[in-house]
Amino acid sequence: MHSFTEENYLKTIYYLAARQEGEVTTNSLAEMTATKAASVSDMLRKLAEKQLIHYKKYQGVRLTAEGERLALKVIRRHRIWEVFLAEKLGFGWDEVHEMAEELEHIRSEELVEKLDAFLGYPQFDPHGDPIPSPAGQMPAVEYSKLSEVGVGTEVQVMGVLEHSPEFLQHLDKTGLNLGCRVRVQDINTFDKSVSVQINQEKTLFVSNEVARNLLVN
Amino acid sequence: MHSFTEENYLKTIYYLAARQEGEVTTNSLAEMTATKAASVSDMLRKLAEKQLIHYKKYQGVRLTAEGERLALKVIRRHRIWEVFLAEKLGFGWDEVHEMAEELEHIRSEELVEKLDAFLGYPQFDPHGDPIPSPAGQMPAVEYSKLSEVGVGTEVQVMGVLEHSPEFLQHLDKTGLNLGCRVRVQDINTFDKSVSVQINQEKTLFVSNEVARNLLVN
DNA sequence: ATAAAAATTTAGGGCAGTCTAAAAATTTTT
DNA sequence: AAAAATTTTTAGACTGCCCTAAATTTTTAT
Ligand SMILES: [Mn+2]
Ligand SMILES: [Mn+2]
Ligand SMILES: [Mn+2]
Ligand SMILES: [Mn+2]
Repeated sequence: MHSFTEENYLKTIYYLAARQEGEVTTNSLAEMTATKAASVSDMLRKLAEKQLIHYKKYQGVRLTAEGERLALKVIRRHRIWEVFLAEKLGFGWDEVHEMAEELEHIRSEELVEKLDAFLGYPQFDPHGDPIPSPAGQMPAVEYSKLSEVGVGTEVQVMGVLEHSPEFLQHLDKTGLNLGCRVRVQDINTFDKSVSVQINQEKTLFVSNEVARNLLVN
Repeated sequence: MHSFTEENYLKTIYYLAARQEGEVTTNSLAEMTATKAASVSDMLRKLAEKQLIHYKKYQGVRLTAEGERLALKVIRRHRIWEVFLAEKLGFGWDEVHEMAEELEHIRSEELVEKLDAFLGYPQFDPHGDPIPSPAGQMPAVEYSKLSEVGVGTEVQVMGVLEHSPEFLQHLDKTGLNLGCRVRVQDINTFDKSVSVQINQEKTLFVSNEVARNLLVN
Protein backbone atom coordinates (compact mmCIF):
# COMPACT_ATOMS: atom_id res chain seq x y z
CA MET A 1 0.00 0.00 0.00
CA HIS A 2 2.38 2.68 1.25
CA SER A 3 6.10 2.28 1.38
CA PHE A 4 8.27 2.00 4.45
CA THR A 5 9.69 5.41 3.55
CA GLU A 6 6.35 7.11 3.11
CA GLU A 7 5.21 5.79 6.47
CA ASN A 8 8.29 7.23 8.14
CA TYR A 9 7.71 10.64 6.57
CA LEU A 10 4.05 10.73 7.66
CA LYS A 11 4.98 9.76 11.19
CA THR A 12 7.70 12.40 11.31
CA ILE A 13 5.36 15.10 10.00
CA TYR A 14 2.89 14.15 12.72
CA TYR A 15 5.52 14.46 15.46
CA LEU A 16 6.86 17.77 14.19
CA ALA A 17 3.36 19.21 13.83
CA ALA A 18 2.55 18.18 17.40
CA ARG A 19 5.61 19.89 18.82
CA GLN A 20 5.31 23.27 17.11
CA GLU A 21 2.58 25.60 15.94
CA GLY A 22 1.90 26.05 12.24
CA GLU A 23 3.26 24.22 9.23
CA VAL A 24 6.09 21.72 9.26
CA THR A 25 9.16 22.88 7.35
CA THR A 26 11.24 21.04 4.79
CA ASN A 27 14.45 21.57 6.76
CA SER A 28 13.03 20.22 10.00
CA LEU A 29 11.91 17.10 8.16
CA ALA A 30 15.33 16.72 6.56
CA GLU A 31 16.94 16.91 9.97
CA MET A 32 14.54 14.44 11.60
CA THR A 33 14.72 11.89 8.80
CA ALA A 34 18.49 12.31 8.44
CA THR A 35 18.20 13.16 4.75
CA LYS A 36 18.74 16.31 2.68
CA ALA A 37 16.19 19.05 2.02
CA ALA A 38 16.20 18.18 -1.69
CA SER A 39 15.10 14.63 -0.93
CA VAL A 40 12.36 15.89 1.35
CA SER A 41 11.02 18.23 -1.34
CA ASP A 42 10.80 15.26 -3.70
CA MET A 43 8.87 13.19 -1.22
CA LEU A 44 6.54 16.04 -0.28
CA ARG A 45 5.49 16.38 -3.91
CA LYS A 46 4.71 12.66 -3.96
CA LEU A 47 2.78 12.69 -0.68
CA ALA A 48 0.78 15.71 -1.87
CA GLU A 49 -0.12 13.89 -5.10
CA LYS A 50 -1.40 11.01 -2.97
CA GLN A 51 -3.46 13.50 -0.93
CA LEU A 52 -1.72 12.59 2.29
CA ILE A 53 -0.49 16.13 2.98
CA HIS A 54 -1.51 19.70 2.28
CA TYR A 55 1.43 21.27 0.53
CA LYS A 56 2.03 24.64 -1.10
CA LYS A 57 5.53 25.16 -2.38
CA TYR A 58 7.76 27.10 0.02
CA GLN A 59 4.88 27.23 2.53
CA GLY A 60 5.46 24.11 4.59
CA VAL A 61 3.30 21.10 5.05
CA ARG A 62 0.37 19.72 7.06
CA LEU A 63 -1.20 16.23 7.18
CA THR A 64 -4.60 15.65 5.57
CA ALA A 65 -7.17 13.65 7.54
CA GLU A 66 -6.09 10.54 5.65
CA GLY A 67 -2.41 11.31 6.21
CA GLU A 68 -3.00 11.71 9.93
CA ARG A 69 -4.94 8.47 10.05
CA LEU A 70 -2.01 6.65 8.50
CA ALA A 71 0.54 8.38 10.74
CA LEU A 72 -1.40 7.36 13.82
CA LYS A 73 -1.60 3.78 12.59
CA VAL A 74 2.18 3.68 12.34
CA ILE A 75 2.59 5.28 15.75
CA ARG A 76 0.13 2.80 17.24
CA ARG A 77 2.09 -0.12 15.80
CA HIS A 78 5.38 1.36 16.97
CA ARG A 79 4.22 1.81 20.55
CA ILE A 80 2.49 -1.56 20.82
CA TRP A 81 5.66 -3.30 19.62
CA GLU A 82 7.66 -1.31 22.16
CA VAL A 83 5.41 -2.61 24.92
CA PHE A 84 5.90 -6.15 23.67
CA LEU A 85 9.67 -5.81 23.56
CA ALA A 86 9.84 -4.33 27.06
CA GLU A 87 7.13 -6.34 28.83
CA LYS A 88 7.47 -9.74 27.22
CA LEU A 89 11.04 -9.93 26.02
CA GLY A 90 12.62 -7.92 28.82
CA PHE A 91 14.32 -5.22 26.78
CA GLY A 92 15.11 -1.92 28.51
CA TRP A 93 13.20 1.25 27.60
CA ASP A 94 16.45 2.52 26.10
CA GLU A 95 16.61 -0.41 23.65
CA VAL A 96 13.09 -0.79 22.29
CA HIS A 97 12.79 2.21 20.01
CA GLU A 98 15.24 1.11 17.33
CA MET A 99 13.64 -2.31 16.86
CA ALA A 100 10.14 -0.82 16.91
CA GLU A 101 11.29 1.50 14.12
CA GLU A 102 11.39 -1.58 11.88
CA LEU A 103 8.53 -3.57 13.39
CA GLU A 104 6.11 -0.66 12.93
CA HIS A 105 6.16 -1.30 9.17
CA ILE A 106 4.97 -4.90 9.26
CA ARG A 107 1.81 -4.82 7.18
CA SER A 108 -0.90 -6.75 8.98
CA GLU A 109 -3.87 -5.16 10.63
CA GLU A 110 -4.68 -8.42 12.37
CA LEU A 111 -1.16 -8.83 13.72
CA VAL A 112 -1.11 -5.59 15.65
CA GLU A 113 -4.64 -6.16 16.97
CA LYS A 114 -3.80 -9.65 18.24
CA LEU A 115 -0.59 -8.35 19.72
CA ASP A 116 -2.56 -5.60 21.47
CA ALA A 117 -4.91 -8.20 22.94
CA PHE A 118 -1.97 -10.41 23.97
CA LEU A 119 -0.48 -7.46 25.85
CA GLY A 120 -3.79 -6.72 27.60
CA TYR A 121 -4.61 -3.53 25.67
CA PRO A 122 -1.88 -1.33 27.15
CA GLN A 123 -2.61 2.42 27.32
CA PHE A 124 0.99 3.62 27.29
CA ASP A 125 4.29 2.58 25.80
CA PRO A 126 7.47 2.09 27.88
CA HIS A 127 8.22 5.82 27.65
CA GLY A 128 4.80 6.83 28.94
CA ASP A 129 3.54 7.83 25.51
CA PRO A 130 -0.15 7.08 24.93
CA ILE A 131 -1.09 4.43 22.36
CA PRO A 132 -3.51 5.63 19.65
CA SER A 133 -6.78 3.70 19.36
CA PRO A 134 -7.33 1.19 16.55
CA ALA A 135 -9.65 3.77 14.98
CA GLY A 136 -6.82 6.28 14.92
CA GLN A 137 -7.43 8.58 17.88
CA MET A 138 -4.51 9.87 19.91
CA PRO A 139 -5.50 9.91 23.61
CA ALA A 140 -5.10 13.34 25.19
CA VAL A 141 -2.70 13.52 28.11
CA GLU A 142 -1.84 16.60 30.15
CA TYR A 143 1.37 16.30 31.98
CA SER A 144 3.69 19.03 33.22
CA LYS A 145 7.42 19.12 32.92
CA LEU A 146 9.24 18.57 36.19
CA SER A 147 11.01 21.89 35.53
CA GLU A 148 7.67 23.68 35.88
CA VAL A 149 6.54 22.15 39.17
CA GLY A 150 6.57 24.37 42.27
CA VAL A 151 8.58 23.71 45.43
CA GLY A 152 6.90 21.36 47.90
CA THR A 153 4.73 19.56 45.36
CA GLU A 154 4.87 15.80 45.08
CA VAL A 155 4.36 14.41 41.60
CA GLN A 156 4.74 11.14 39.78
CA VAL A 157 6.98 10.53 36.76
CA MET A 158 4.64 9.73 33.85
CA GLY A 159 6.81 10.03 30.78
CA VAL A 160 9.82 11.44 28.99
CA LEU A 161 10.15 14.02 26.25
CA GLU A 162 13.63 12.97 25.21
CA HIS A 163 13.91 9.36 23.97
CA SER A 164 17.62 8.95 23.38
CA PRO A 165 19.21 5.84 24.92
CA GLU A 166 21.74 8.12 26.66
CA PHE A 167 19.03 10.08 28.47
CA LEU A 168 17.06 6.94 29.39
CA GLN A 169 20.18 5.21 30.69
CA HIS A 170 20.94 8.30 32.74
CA LEU A 171 17.47 8.07 34.30
CA ASP A 172 18.01 4.37 35.03
CA LYS A 173 21.29 5.18 36.73
CA THR A 174 19.75 7.88 38.95
CA GLY A 175 16.66 5.80 39.67
CA LEU A 176 14.17 8.14 38.02
CA ASN A 177 11.92 5.43 36.62
CA LEU A 178 8.45 5.74 35.20
CA GLY A 179 5.95 5.79 38.05
CA CYS A 180 8.30 6.90 40.80
CA ARG A 181 7.15 9.67 43.17
CA VAL A 182 9.14 12.86 43.22
CA ARG A 183 8.85 15.72 45.75
CA VAL A 184 10.40 19.02 44.71
CA GLN A 185 12.43 20.26 47.66
CA ASP A 186 14.27 23.19 46.18
CA ILE A 187 14.77 25.04 42.94
CA ASN A 188 18.15 26.61 42.35
CA THR A 189 17.52 30.13 41.05
CA PHE A 190 20.90 30.31 39.30
CA ASP A 191 20.80 27.27 36.97
CA LYS A 192 17.20 26.14 37.56
CA SER A 193 18.36 22.73 38.69
CA VAL A 194 16.02 21.06 41.21
CA SER A 195 16.62 19.12 44.35
CA VAL A 196 14.09 16.32 44.66
CA GLN A 197 13.24 13.51 47.04
CA ILE A 198 12.48 10.20 45.34
CA ASN A 199 9.90 7.77 46.76
CA GLN A 200 10.19 9.39 50.21
CA GLU A 201 13.75 8.08 50.33
CA LYS A 202 16.94 9.46 48.86
CA THR A 203 17.47 13.04 47.73
CA LEU A 204 18.73 13.78 44.25
CA PHE A 205 19.91 16.81 42.28
CA VAL A 206 18.36 17.05 38.86
CA SER A 207 19.69 19.44 36.22
CA ASN A 208 17.22 21.68 34.42
CA GLU A 209 18.14 19.86 31.20
CA VAL A 210 16.83 16.63 32.75
CA ALA A 211 13.87 18.26 34.53
CA ARG A 212 12.66 19.79 31.26
CA ASN A 213 12.46 16.32 29.72
CA LEU A 214 10.57 14.61 32.53
CA LEU A 215 6.77 14.56 32.32
CA VAL A 216 5.03 14.39 35.67
CA ASN A 217 1.66 14.02 37.31
CA MET B 1 24.32 -5.48 6.35
CA HIS B 2 22.44 -7.43 3.67
CA SER B 3 19.29 -6.25 2.03
CA PHE B 4 15.84 -7.68 2.42
CA THR B 5 16.06 -8.85 -1.18
CA GLU B 6 19.44 -10.53 -0.83
CA GLU B 7 18.20 -12.40 2.23
CA ASN B 8 15.21 -13.69 0.28
CA TYR B 9 17.41 -14.92 -2.56
CA LEU B 10 19.77 -16.73 -0.19
CA LYS B 11 16.88 -18.40 1.58
CA THR B 12 15.33 -19.44 -1.71
CA ILE B 13 18.62 -20.88 -3.00
CA TYR B 14 18.89 -22.87 0.23
CA TYR B 15 15.40 -24.33 -0.18
CA LEU B 16 15.85 -25.19 -3.85
CA ALA B 17 19.24 -26.79 -3.18
CA ALA B 18 17.72 -28.91 -0.41
CA ARG B 19 14.94 -30.18 -2.62
CA GLN B 20 16.98 -31.21 -5.68
CA GLU B 21 20.41 -32.58 -6.42
CA GLY B 22 23.07 -30.43 -8.03
CA GLU B 23 23.14 -26.72 -8.77
CA VAL B 24 20.18 -24.39 -8.48
CA THR B 25 19.06 -22.91 -11.79
CA THR B 26 18.27 -19.34 -12.72
CA ASN B 27 14.80 -20.23 -13.93
CA SER B 28 13.82 -22.09 -10.76
CA LEU B 29 14.90 -19.06 -8.75
CA ALA B 30 12.91 -16.77 -11.00
CA GLU B 31 9.84 -18.89 -10.48
CA MET B 32 10.23 -19.13 -6.69
CA THR B 33 10.91 -15.42 -6.19
CA ALA B 34 8.21 -14.43 -8.69
CA THR B 35 10.64 -12.38 -10.76
CA LYS B 36 12.13 -12.77 -14.23
CA ALA B 37 15.26 -14.73 -15.14
CA ALA B 38 17.02 -11.51 -16.16
CA SER B 39 16.55 -10.08 -12.67
CA VAL B 40 17.86 -13.27 -11.12
CA SER B 41 20.99 -13.19 -13.30
CA ASP B 42 21.69 -9.68 -12.09
CA MET B 43 21.33 -10.63 -8.47
CA LEU B 44 23.45 -13.77 -8.86
CA ARG B 45 26.33 -11.66 -10.13
CA LYS B 46 25.99 -9.46 -7.06
CA LEU B 47 25.79 -12.35 -4.61
CA ALA B 48 28.82 -13.97 -6.25
CA GLU B 49 30.80 -10.73 -5.88
CA LYS B 50 29.92 -10.75 -2.19
CA GLN B 51 31.14 -14.38 -1.99
CA LEU B 52 27.77 -15.64 -0.83
CA ILE B 53 27.34 -18.06 -3.71
CA HIS B 54 29.49 -20.12 -6.07
CA TYR B 55 28.47 -19.06 -9.54
CA LYS B 56 29.76 -19.88 -12.99
CA LYS B 57 27.77 -18.34 -15.80
CA TYR B 58 25.24 -20.72 -17.32
CA GLN B 59 26.23 -23.37 -14.77
CA GLY B 60 23.82 -22.72 -11.94
CA VAL B 61 24.53 -21.70 -8.40
CA ARG B 62 25.42 -23.05 -4.95
CA LEU B 63 25.68 -21.34 -1.55
CA THR B 64 29.11 -20.71 -0.03
CA ALA B 65 29.60 -21.51 3.65
CA GLU B 66 28.93 -17.87 4.47
CA GLY B 67 25.89 -17.79 2.19
CA GLU B 68 24.46 -20.85 3.88
CA ARG B 69 25.11 -19.39 7.31
CA LEU B 70 23.10 -16.31 6.35
CA ALA B 71 20.33 -18.35 4.75
CA LEU B 72 19.97 -20.42 7.91
CA LYS B 73 19.85 -17.28 10.02
CA VAL B 74 16.91 -16.03 7.96
CA ILE B 75 15.17 -19.41 8.14
CA ARG B 76 15.73 -19.50 11.91
CA ARG B 77 14.16 -16.08 12.32
CA HIS B 78 11.26 -17.01 10.05
CA ARG B 79 10.42 -20.16 11.96
CA ILE B 80 10.79 -18.63 15.42
CA TRP B 81 8.43 -15.81 14.44
CA GLU B 82 5.97 -18.38 13.12
CA VAL B 83 6.00 -20.13 16.49
CA PHE B 84 5.34 -16.81 18.20
CA LEU B 85 2.44 -15.98 15.92
CA ALA B 86 0.84 -19.39 16.36
CA GLU B 87 1.56 -20.07 20.04
CA LYS B 88 1.26 -16.63 21.57
CA LEU B 89 -1.05 -14.71 19.27
CA GLY B 90 -3.28 -17.60 18.28
CA PHE B 91 -2.89 -17.45 14.51
CA GLY B 92 -3.56 -20.62 12.52
CA TRP B 93 -0.73 -22.51 10.84
CA ASP B 94 -2.23 -21.42 7.54
CA GLU B 95 -1.82 -17.72 8.45
CA VAL B 96 1.64 -17.41 9.96
CA HIS B 97 3.89 -17.81 6.92
CA GLU B 98 3.05 -14.56 5.20
CA MET B 99 3.68 -12.41 8.27
CA ALA B 100 6.87 -14.31 9.08
CA GLU B 101 8.04 -13.50 5.56
CA GLU B 102 8.31 -9.88 6.70
CA LEU B 103 9.32 -10.42 10.31
CA GLU B 104 12.29 -12.60 9.28
CA HIS B 105 14.07 -9.50 8.01
CA ILE B 106 14.02 -7.52 11.25
CA ARG B 107 17.68 -6.92 11.94
CA SER B 108 18.44 -7.67 15.56
CA GLU B 109 20.37 -10.66 16.74
CA GLU B 110 19.26 -10.00 20.29
CA LEU B 111 15.59 -9.80 19.35
CA VAL B 112 15.38 -13.27 17.87
CA GLU B 113 17.38 -14.76 20.74
CA LYS B 114 15.13 -13.18 23.37
CA LEU B 115 12.08 -14.26 21.43
CA ASP B 116 13.47 -17.80 21.28
CA ALA B 117 13.91 -17.79 25.06
CA PHE B 118 10.43 -16.32 25.56
CA LEU B 119 8.99 -19.20 23.52
CA GLY B 120 10.94 -21.79 25.53
CA TYR B 121 13.43 -22.68 22.80
CA PRO B 122 11.02 -24.45 20.45
CA GLN B 123 12.50 -27.18 18.21
CA PHE B 124 9.93 -27.01 15.44
CA ASP B 125 7.79 -24.41 13.74
CA PRO B 126 3.98 -24.75 13.38
CA HIS B 127 4.44 -26.80 10.19
CA GLY B 128 6.80 -29.27 11.86
CA ASP B 129 9.91 -27.80 10.23
CA PRO B 130 12.99 -27.85 12.47
CA ILE B 131 14.43 -24.55 13.71
CA PRO B 132 18.12 -24.02 12.90
CA SER B 133 20.41 -23.43 15.88
CA PRO B 134 21.70 -19.93 16.70
CA ALA B 135 25.07 -21.11 15.37
CA GLY B 136 23.47 -21.94 12.05
CA GLN B 137 22.99 -25.69 12.05
CA MET B 138 19.89 -27.23 10.50
CA PRO B 139 18.75 -30.16 12.68
CA ALA B 140 18.48 -33.39 10.72
CA VAL B 141 15.03 -34.98 10.66
CA GLU B 142 14.06 -38.19 8.93
CA TYR B 143 10.40 -38.50 8.31
CA SER B 144 8.58 -40.54 5.69
CA LYS B 145 5.74 -39.42 3.52
CA LEU B 146 2.39 -40.92 4.47
CA SER B 147 2.19 -42.14 0.86
CA GLU B 148 5.16 -44.44 1.50
CA VAL B 149 3.92 -46.06 4.70
CA GLY B 150 2.82 -49.74 4.51
CA VAL B 151 -0.64 -51.05 5.36
CA GLY B 152 -1.19 -51.70 9.06
CA THR B 153 1.45 -49.31 10.33
CA GLU B 154 0.52 -46.62 12.83
CA VAL B 155 2.41 -43.36 12.49
CA GLN B 156 2.22 -39.83 13.80
CA VAL B 157 1.84 -36.70 11.67
CA MET B 158 5.06 -34.73 12.12
CA GLY B 159 5.04 -32.14 9.37
CA VAL B 160 3.90 -31.01 5.96
CA LEU B 161 5.76 -30.63 2.68
CA GLU B 162 3.23 -28.29 1.13
CA HIS B 163 2.74 -24.99 3.00
CA SER B 164 -0.08 -23.32 1.08
CA PRO B 165 -2.98 -21.99 3.17
CA GLU B 166 -5.35 -24.04 0.99
CA PHE B 167 -3.61 -27.32 1.84
CA LEU B 168 -3.31 -26.48 5.53
CA GLN B 169 -6.97 -25.46 5.73
CA HIS B 170 -7.89 -28.74 4.06
CA LEU B 171 -5.98 -30.61 6.76
CA ASP B 172 -7.74 -28.59 9.45
CA LYS B 173 -11.08 -29.49 7.94
CA THR B 174 -10.32 -33.21 7.82
CA GLY B 175 -8.74 -33.20 11.28
CA LEU B 176 -5.25 -34.18 10.17
CA ASN B 177 -3.40 -32.01 12.65
CA LEU B 178 0.25 -32.10 13.61
CA GLY B 179 0.79 -34.82 16.19
CA CYS B 180 -2.28 -36.89 15.41
CA ARG B 181 -1.88 -40.67 15.14
CA VAL B 182 -2.72 -42.28 11.82
CA ARG B 183 -3.07 -46.01 11.08
CA VAL B 184 -2.94 -47.00 7.43
CA GLN B 185 -5.81 -49.37 6.82
CA ASP B 186 -5.77 -49.76 3.08
CA ILE B 187 -3.97 -48.48 0.00
CA ASN B 188 -5.98 -48.21 -3.16
CA THR B 189 -3.89 -49.72 -5.96
CA PHE B 190 -5.64 -47.70 -8.64
CA ASP B 191 -5.11 -44.10 -7.51
CA LYS B 192 -2.80 -44.73 -4.52
CA SER B 193 -5.21 -43.02 -2.18
CA VAL B 194 -5.10 -44.35 1.39
CA SER B 195 -7.75 -45.20 3.91
CA VAL B 196 -6.58 -44.24 7.40
CA GLN B 197 -7.88 -44.33 10.94
CA ILE B 198 -7.22 -41.18 12.94
CA ASN B 199 -6.51 -41.29 16.68
CA GLN B 200 -8.17 -44.73 16.94
CA GLU B 201 -11.43 -43.05 16.06
CA LYS B 202 -12.86 -42.07 12.72
CA THR B 203 -11.80 -43.44 9.36
CA LEU B 204 -10.77 -41.10 6.56
CA PHE B 205 -9.90 -41.35 2.88
CA VAL B 206 -6.77 -39.46 1.96
CA SER B 207 -5.82 -38.77 -1.65
CA ASN B 208 -2.31 -39.59 -2.78
CA GLU B 209 -1.81 -35.87 -3.42
CA VAL B 210 -2.40 -35.21 0.28
CA ALA B 211 -0.54 -38.32 1.50
CA ARG B 212 2.56 -37.28 -0.46
CA ASN B 213 2.64 -34.00 1.41
CA LEU B 214 2.23 -35.40 4.92
CA LEU B 215 5.41 -36.19 6.85
CA VAL B 216 5.00 -38.93 9.45
CA ASN B 217 6.80 -40.68 12.25
C1' DA C 1 13.13 49.41 -0.20
C1' DT C 2 17.14 46.93 -1.30
C1' DA C 3 20.51 43.82 -0.36
C1' DA C 4 22.01 39.83 1.99
C1' DA C 5 20.97 35.54 4.06
C1' DA C 6 18.34 31.53 4.58
C1' DA C 7 15.10 28.17 3.06
C1' DT C 8 13.27 25.57 -0.56
C1' DT C 9 12.84 23.68 -5.03
C1' DT C 10 14.64 22.06 -9.46
C1' DA C 11 18.14 19.84 -12.40
C1' DG C 12 20.79 16.13 -13.13
C1' DG C 13 22.58 11.96 -11.59
C1' DG C 14 23.52 7.40 -8.66
C1' DC C 15 22.15 2.90 -6.79
C1' DA C 16 19.08 -1.15 -5.95
C1' DG C 17 16.02 -3.93 -7.98
C1' DT C 18 12.89 -4.78 -11.46
C1' DC C 19 11.31 -5.31 -16.47
C1' DT C 20 11.30 -6.46 -21.86
C1' DA C 21 13.78 -7.52 -25.87
C1' DA C 22 17.78 -9.21 -27.96
C1' DA C 23 22.03 -11.87 -27.94
C1' DA C 24 24.69 -15.79 -26.51
C1' DA C 25 25.43 -20.32 -24.57
C1' DT C 26 23.79 -24.82 -23.60
C1' DT C 27 20.94 -28.78 -24.26
C1' DT C 28 17.97 -31.60 -26.97
C1' DT C 29 16.35 -33.38 -31.18
C1' DT C 30 16.86 -34.99 -35.62
C1' DA D 1 27.01 -33.12 -36.46
C1' DA D 2 23.72 -29.68 -37.49
C1' DA D 3 19.56 -27.64 -36.46
C1' DA D 4 16.12 -26.44 -33.23
C1' DA D 5 14.66 -25.50 -28.73
C1' DT D 6 15.63 -23.98 -24.26
C1' DT D 7 18.08 -21.56 -20.85
C1' DT D 8 20.73 -17.85 -19.43
C1' DT D 9 22.92 -13.49 -19.86
C1' DT D 10 23.34 -8.77 -21.57
C1' DA D 11 21.49 -4.27 -23.10
C1' DG D 12 18.72 -0.67 -22.21
C1' DA D 13 15.15 1.34 -19.57
C1' DC D 14 12.06 2.33 -15.51
C1' DT D 15 10.74 3.41 -10.50
C1' DG D 16 11.79 4.72 -5.69
C1' DC D 17 14.66 7.10 -2.90
C1' DC D 18 18.64 9.45 -2.20
C1' DC D 19 22.49 12.92 -3.33
C1' DT D 20 25.10 17.57 -4.85
C1' DA D 21 24.94 21.80 -7.20
C1' DA D 22 22.40 25.47 -9.06
C1' DA D 23 18.25 28.25 -9.34
C1' DT D 24 14.39 30.34 -7.11
C1' DT D 25 11.60 32.14 -3.44
C1' DT D 26 11.04 33.90 1.12
C1' DT D 27 12.78 36.07 5.19
C1' DT D 28 15.84 39.11 7.61
C1' DA D 29 18.95 42.91 7.98
C1' DT D 30 20.52 47.30 6.53
MN1 LIG E 1 10.26 3.30 10.92
MN1 LIG F 1 8.20 5.09 22.66
MN1 LIG G 1 6.92 -20.42 6.69
MN1 LIG H 1 11.18 -12.72 3.22
